[in-house]
Amino acid sequence: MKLSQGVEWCLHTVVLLGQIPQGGPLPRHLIARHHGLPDEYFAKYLKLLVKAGVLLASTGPRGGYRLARPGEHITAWEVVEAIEGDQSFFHCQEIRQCGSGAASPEECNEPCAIHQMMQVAFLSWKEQLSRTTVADLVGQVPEHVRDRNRLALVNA
Amino acid sequence: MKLSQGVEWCLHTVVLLGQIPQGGPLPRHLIARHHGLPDEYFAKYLKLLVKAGVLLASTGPRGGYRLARPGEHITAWEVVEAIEGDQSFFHCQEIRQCGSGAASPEECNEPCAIHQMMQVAFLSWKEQLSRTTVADLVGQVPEHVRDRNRLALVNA
DNA sequence: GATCCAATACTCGGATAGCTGGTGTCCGAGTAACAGAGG
DNA sequence: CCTCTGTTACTCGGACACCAGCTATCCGAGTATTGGATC
Repeated sequence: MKLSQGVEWCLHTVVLLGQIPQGGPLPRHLIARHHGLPDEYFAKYLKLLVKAGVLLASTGPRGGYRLARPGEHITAWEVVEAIEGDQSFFHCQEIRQCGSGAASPEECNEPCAIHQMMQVAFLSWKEQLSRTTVADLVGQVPEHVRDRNRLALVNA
Repeated sequence: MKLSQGVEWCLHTVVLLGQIPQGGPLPRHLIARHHGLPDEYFAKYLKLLVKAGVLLASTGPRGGYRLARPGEHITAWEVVEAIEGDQSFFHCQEIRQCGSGAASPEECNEPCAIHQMMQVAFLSWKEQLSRTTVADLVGQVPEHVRDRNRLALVNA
């Protein structure tokens, strides 16, 4: 099991936009070039971020993508959720109600222990990502790298 | 992104074996029938559990699978790890070192903030599963269900 | 010089093929139990 | 009645097709800029 590589691309993208005054806008091809990403495929993921309300897109000259909100109010989980969806990666198929040892529906009013455990683990994972904001991630980028990125991308 | 369905099958399997005296052995077809699983495909996952040292397999008449250790000493993580592997589902591709905005290798001695965050989240998920033993899960199965399962499978 | 308009170039959005990894299936290898013959 | 042996049936293990979802790519829709013509 692995996350789509788009998750990494998009996290780096929002962190990059978080280093730009007003969070952008930056045209897609610039972001792609900056990170060495395949421009057209990269587009697929940016669309998802726009749809999820993480980014705003503007067309035409001087257009591009920018953060929909200040980085302090965008969590890493929102970015991951936009791409991977909000559901747990464990899907209980209620096999306890199948086969010769099937439990009766009355015995299954509550999720089984395995389902509950997986749910708790998933929420723990999600919680860690929800705790981290884009601003937090930007803050961990060395200052001289931030300056370099800003110079390279603003008015480029 | 989703976990293989084999994860659910195997977790239910070890919980079932945990309800059997000495943890088995139970032949594969009985387990499959009990849970309504496709016997032959199910085999694929049981092999992985044997390889990982979670189950022991014995061939011939009265053979089958049994727990390699008491349920108190088998964690849910071991079962998941046997199927999905031990690596995080986030694979950092170090895109900060790619493209026109590439950072120099000297600037990348430590994992990037995104990588670190994902790693912490993954460890949090793994930790939850490591905390839960097979015995814990067995303990959450209603007693009358345990009795029913034992009657249905022992000497069947 | 200011205003209006049309052409232009630039941007994003949706729909369409290809490939890796999970899904599903097959047959062969090995072993413990069992039954029968012999002592 | 006990022992030995050959058969038998049962079990698991590894190798081979198939399909969904991620990967990769294409073209079309819409807009701000820009340059020129007009007033």
